Amino acid sequence: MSETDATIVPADGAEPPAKSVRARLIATGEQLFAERGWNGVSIRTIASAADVSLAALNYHFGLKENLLAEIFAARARPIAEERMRLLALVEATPAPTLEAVLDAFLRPALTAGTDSQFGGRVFARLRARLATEPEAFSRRILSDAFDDSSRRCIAALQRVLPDLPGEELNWRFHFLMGTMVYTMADSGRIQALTGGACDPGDVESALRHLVPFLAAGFRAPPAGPPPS
Amino acid sequence: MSETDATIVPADGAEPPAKSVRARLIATGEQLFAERGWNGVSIRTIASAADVSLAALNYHFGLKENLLAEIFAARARPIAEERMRLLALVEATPAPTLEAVLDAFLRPALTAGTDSQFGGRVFARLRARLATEPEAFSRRILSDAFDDSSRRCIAALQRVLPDLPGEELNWRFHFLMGTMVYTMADSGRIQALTGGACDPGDVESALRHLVPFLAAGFRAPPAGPPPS
DNA sequence: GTCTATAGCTGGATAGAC
DNA sequence: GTCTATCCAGCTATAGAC
Repeated sequence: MSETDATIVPADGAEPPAKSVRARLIATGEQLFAERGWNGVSIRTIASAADVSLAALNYHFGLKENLLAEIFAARARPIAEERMRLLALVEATPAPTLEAVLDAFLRPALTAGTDSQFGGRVFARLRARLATEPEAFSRRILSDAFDDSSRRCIAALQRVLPDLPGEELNWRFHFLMGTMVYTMADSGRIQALTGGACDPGDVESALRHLVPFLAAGFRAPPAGPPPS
Repeated sequence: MSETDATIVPADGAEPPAKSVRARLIATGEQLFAERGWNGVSIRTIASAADVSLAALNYHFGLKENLLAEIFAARARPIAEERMRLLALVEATPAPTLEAVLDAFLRPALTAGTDSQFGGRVFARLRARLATEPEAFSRRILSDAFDDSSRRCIAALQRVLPDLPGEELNWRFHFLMGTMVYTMADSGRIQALTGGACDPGDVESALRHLVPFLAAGFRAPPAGPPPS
């Protein structure tokens, strides 16, 4: 799998890196799946955009599902690891703040891809799309990639908010994921409504507004009981 | 178009209502588009599930796009109208509260379909899926349906939060849409993470937790300036 | 309005040469 | 590992009889 790595530095000389076939297919597939969704793009299209024959794609990945799974895992693993690392850092602090926990959870997800050679936010869009697809396949991919770091974050939140009932905390974590996913989806709705004044694609700006908003929500008094 | 109406009361007798072909196609299409997405379901599948010939479907709707557009508009119009009605009611009040405005915006969207003969939340899922698709067609459908009522809500929010800067308000409205859309998507993530303790499909429960959470977020002090 | 039949493509996946 | 060639199922949309 090591030749999948797209970040290999050429040994010497000015020759272009000549990305491997696998790396080209992964980069192109990520782009196209993000733009058009699982069913919106064919492996033929991906192969031809990556300048690879259809048969070669099938040789490397077999089923279409495998291609998506490998694309997803390649990006998701570093995100989940960075999350774990940041959460551990925050919790090693003498007095961890709610804001720091939220930032540690959100930042790796929102900035993923930004510093890569690809367009940035491409993976974020792909992830947002999968998050709203109810099919078992999409759910398993997301679950495998992010359940551990999500549980870790819920535990950290409970620690900085010891008085918040667990059920309330779960709902609020659900709302947190909603703001994160919708920001990653970059659906264009808010730009359209505000004439472009507010751009969820601007990650630093999004985090600067998102963290205080969520922190206030998490600190709100718990909801009352059902009217019954 | 009047025979599209699925709520016609039979004139007399115990005969089953015998829904029109159009009504059957709209109901079935809504269900299948919501479950599988725009590209995940063919008009053949819809026609056969509705017990209608493929040619009949094409006679009534022509392009596949028209079918989705009619399905969407049929549900979206009442939602947008109810929103407008509730917002007007709230604003006619001597001292409108932030909570009341949020409830007026969210309730029609989240409860749509709940009282219908279909599974409820079917339309909500469809809407959530379209909201994360970047294609122009999906965006136009959503924009046509909901831009007016969204703008109306932003104005109402500005009125109950006169000191909040406009840019901050726009970001927070974006976050509000995120929590709404993700709740409508009912992705199963939070159920999986909490062992089913928290269910976004339970609309009353969702609203009871969502409104205080968002209200606290909207009332937070505005975010600081960029670090620059 | 509804049907059967079909045109004309595109889809995922494979065979077999090199 | 990569290619050309191919299978065949499925797709949207239309034609034309009734």
